[in-house]
Amino acid sequence: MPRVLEFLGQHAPDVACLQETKCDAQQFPEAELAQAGYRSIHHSGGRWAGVALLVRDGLDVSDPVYGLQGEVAHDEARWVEATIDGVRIASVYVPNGREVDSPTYAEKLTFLEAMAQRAPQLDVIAGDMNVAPSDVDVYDPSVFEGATHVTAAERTRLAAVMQAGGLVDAYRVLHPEPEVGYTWWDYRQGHFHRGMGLRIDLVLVDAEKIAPRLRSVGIDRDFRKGAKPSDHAPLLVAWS
DNA sequence: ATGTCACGCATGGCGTGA
Repeated sequence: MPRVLEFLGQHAPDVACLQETKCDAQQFPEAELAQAGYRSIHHSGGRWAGVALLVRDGLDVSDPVYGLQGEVAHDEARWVEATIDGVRIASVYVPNGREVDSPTYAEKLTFLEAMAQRAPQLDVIAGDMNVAPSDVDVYDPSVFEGATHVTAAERTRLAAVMQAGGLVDAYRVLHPEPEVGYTWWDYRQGHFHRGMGLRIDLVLVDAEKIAPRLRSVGIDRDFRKGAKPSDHAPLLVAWS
């Protein structure tokens, strides 16, 4: 929470899409966030996962939906969406998948397929996709041979989400390959300070409604530093 | 080097899920 409040104070976003809130519904710090000027729309699943939309006071919020039609486990709390000032936006935490022969990998592919079914209803899908779209988004592809996050099956399904929804990868609109924009670094082995990251957190935006209005897309690496950082850094997206 | 992190459990370390 100290880092979240620091983030809200520093960047004053209209909307913050959170993943891995890791608390049950009763524990979600609605009051503390309200004190900071943000309304919470959250789907909380207890010890793991959990997603939320934090909306700055004064913006209109309607039609929240908790969970994703077709996902394997609603209780895992990996998807929440709402309409905010006319923009339909989802915060998502795609299952990690662990290993390609594990049940959670199959669950991950199913989740991505369910996202593609839902994508046409969304203007923005933001969150931890747990998929690196391209080898440029991986510090060393040879390390990930045979691993999750980079398989053709995952990348094909992520591309299908964008195709189905008419969405584009906001970071890549303003920062084409081969520019590197990692959003996650393992806590171990000093990966962050050695530049060993992945770009697995994406903001997908409607190609016609939003992409032409993009003003800036960037990653605030400072939030991966300091006291008790997340292992992810926030991706900041602004449009006019 | 699986070298980090946080948490629940019934501790004083181990399993879990990143």
